[in-house]
Amino acid sequence: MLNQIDRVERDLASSSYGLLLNFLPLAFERMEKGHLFNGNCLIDLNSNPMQNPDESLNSEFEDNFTGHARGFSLKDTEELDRLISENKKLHDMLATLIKNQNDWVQKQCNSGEECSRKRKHDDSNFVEKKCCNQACWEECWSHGTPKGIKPNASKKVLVRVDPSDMSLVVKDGYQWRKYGQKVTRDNPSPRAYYKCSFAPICSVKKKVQRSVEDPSLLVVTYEGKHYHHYHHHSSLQSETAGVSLQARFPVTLLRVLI
DNA sequence: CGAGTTTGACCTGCGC
DNA sequence: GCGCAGGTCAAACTCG
Repeated sequence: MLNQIDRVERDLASSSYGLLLNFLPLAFERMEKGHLFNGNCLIDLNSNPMQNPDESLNSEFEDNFTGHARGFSLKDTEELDRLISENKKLHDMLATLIKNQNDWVQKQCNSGEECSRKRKHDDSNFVEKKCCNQACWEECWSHGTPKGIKPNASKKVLVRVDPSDMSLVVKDGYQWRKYGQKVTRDNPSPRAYYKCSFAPICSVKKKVQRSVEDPSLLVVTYEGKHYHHYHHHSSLQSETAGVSLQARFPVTLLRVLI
């Protein structure tokens, strides 16, 4: 399944028209809402604000596309037709992808596979969580913290960035103040330490470090939970277990390990 | 001038 | 107690 997602992502990336990327979040928001939670989930941070999140995927998709098309002055109408066709094709791929995933999730649930939580490595605060369906997800994380797990548990997020971009900045919707940077033993890339700008009222911290295995990935570890809203207005706002994501990335997909 | 970043010093926990 | 590594502090610096 992740291979399929990667393929769609690759196809989108290879598209010469960045505006097409605006539609992927519509599908990924569905995933975030539970359609695709089975351990790893993908969240896109590229999108524009969700206007009508309750509408069907199809209508959202088309409305957004035509909306962008109106503001996008293409002289060549054939090119626009080609874009629409390409867009439709990608939409169909995503629809199939979501359907397959739902089928798979249903199959896993029917087979009696338990939703699971487990600790990872020796870090007692780090939590890797798996939910088999949307109901489980919402039940477990309804208050921003999974039941039975410490409120200050860490949430680890992988952010895909341009490998040539050496900055350790992750725009996740909140405003952060960097208070330190350190080179750790197991990673030649420095680790940056951030506090929420609302500190000391909000004690959320995050650490950002480039992945050793894949330099195009930033490993972001959030600690604590925000007790306030975003610092920036509007935009797609998704609260995932205290890890808040806002759709303002250039071209980035996230894998959230919760 | 204020807010944010940099960076060396300092603190703390842990293993030996 | 000592050394190491991760985390934090805070003065200096940068930038808009």
